[in-house]
Amino acid sequence: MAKNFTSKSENYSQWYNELVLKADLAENSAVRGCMVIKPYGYSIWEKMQQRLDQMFKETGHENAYFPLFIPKSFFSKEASHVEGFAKECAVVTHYRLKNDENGKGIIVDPDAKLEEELIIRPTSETIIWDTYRNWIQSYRDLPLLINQWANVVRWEMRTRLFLRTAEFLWQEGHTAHANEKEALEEAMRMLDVYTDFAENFMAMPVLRGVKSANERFAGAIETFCIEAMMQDGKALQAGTSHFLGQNFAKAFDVRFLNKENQLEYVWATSWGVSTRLIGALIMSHSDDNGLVLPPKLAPIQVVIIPIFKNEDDLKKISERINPIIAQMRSQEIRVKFDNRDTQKPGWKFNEYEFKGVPIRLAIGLRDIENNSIEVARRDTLTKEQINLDSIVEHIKTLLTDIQSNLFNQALARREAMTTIVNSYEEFKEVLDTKGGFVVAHWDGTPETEEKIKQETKATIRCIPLNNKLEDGVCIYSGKPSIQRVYFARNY
RNA sequence: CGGGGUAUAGCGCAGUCCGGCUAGCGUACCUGCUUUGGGAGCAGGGGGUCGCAGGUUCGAAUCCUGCUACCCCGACCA
Repeated sequence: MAKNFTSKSENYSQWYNELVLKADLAENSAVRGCMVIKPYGYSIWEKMQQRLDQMFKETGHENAYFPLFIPKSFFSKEASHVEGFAKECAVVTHYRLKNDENGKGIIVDPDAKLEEELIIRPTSETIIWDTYRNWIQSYRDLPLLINQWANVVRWEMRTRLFLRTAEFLWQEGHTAHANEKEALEEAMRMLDVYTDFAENFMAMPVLRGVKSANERFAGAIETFCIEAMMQDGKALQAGTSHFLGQNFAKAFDVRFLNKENQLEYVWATSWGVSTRLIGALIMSHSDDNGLVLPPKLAPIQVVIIPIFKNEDDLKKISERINPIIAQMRSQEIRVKFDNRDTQKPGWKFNEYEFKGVPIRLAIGLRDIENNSIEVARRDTLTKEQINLDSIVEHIKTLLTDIQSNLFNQALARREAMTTIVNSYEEFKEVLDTKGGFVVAHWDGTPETEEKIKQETKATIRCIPLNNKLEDGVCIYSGKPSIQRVYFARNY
């Protein structure tokens, strides 16, 4: 049985070579911590995009696009926002190159200095809110429900493939509302969308909760999140939905006339998920044989590998399997018939296992004689012979089974990695020996959280929504506490 | 930015301490034959500014100086 996958796995480098490449644009390239997403990896992202986009539309949102460059002055308008992002921004200062007079190649033309520097967006709140000022005048313009698919750049001090790259792809929703209640409802609605997506599409169980003040988004009143547990015991923030209050409306002077003919600032939310989800997917389900994809997300759900010695064999197999493929396609099963004669069957078996294809079928002349086909599951690595006449029905059931099995396995793993503790000693010991979520009483102060972070590297991942209230004492300060919160070390 | 490590073929590495013939291995790639139900075997072949720039030397992948990039650990973070 394959071992669980962690970033320390021996196959890690093979892995990401298959899905993605680190940017290697030139020798001495200063492109740091970026990624080239290869076709197969990108097809996984496309599947995510399609499903999310559909969910956004179903909840009344529209797509739009805003500029990559943000004037520096925009950033300084919301104080805590600039503080949160200032340290990780890429800045454009010039707009032209020229040949060096000393013949040393191309240099930046010092005469082409921009009057105002441009920031490559780390997130688009500022430029979007600057635009919204012109779009919103009346309560009739609200709510404004907009999403953008884009790339953003955050010049992190340290990058990590998929989980924290310098440039990443994401969607960011930015909405404006007439009152606090509607904005809060929107933030919660999108948290629900993310939860639904993570659990029912990616088969990845998540904790839904609210962030502590220390972990809150720069400029938000409240940050809601979905938090996932990876196989190696570290938590991963998989998506966030922010209630921004009137902070950005005030900073960018976005006001509307209400029904009573009074000027009011609008209420805002923003929410996003990124290519980090590809990392989350890998680290949730995969094993040392490679990726394991949940059927709903898999670009290829079923791969059929013919076993043949010559063209004649392949022809016979194709004739028998083609109607079955057509039948599967008509039922919207994504199936690939890999009839290449350039790779051997064993090679293909490994290839598709590596790529995480949920179901693999193998068929040769022997099977045709027996009117059967070999069915192999990626999640359990088991094989069985199935009658060819009932194969399509079998596959349909199996895809559903695999989807729920992956979720249940991940849920069981998370539960096994969740520990309730009552003392700081126990807290530290669990973190060091077992990892995972550590559920403990906390006095509710940022100071205590900060101390715990410094001493143990663990932070509060979230305070679950509708958390059970329970009197207790803070494991660190001994002060009274009203509830337990989820701590973990995280990516 | 601090601490540690690495840089040699597409990928993974040996060789560096102790300088010496044409720079090697695995894998991948190309050709041929045999193979094909879990990454085939044999034979032949192509592919290298040894990270960059200087220096020492009859001679440098190897020694010296400077630089750059990457990886791991911290600070930062979706």
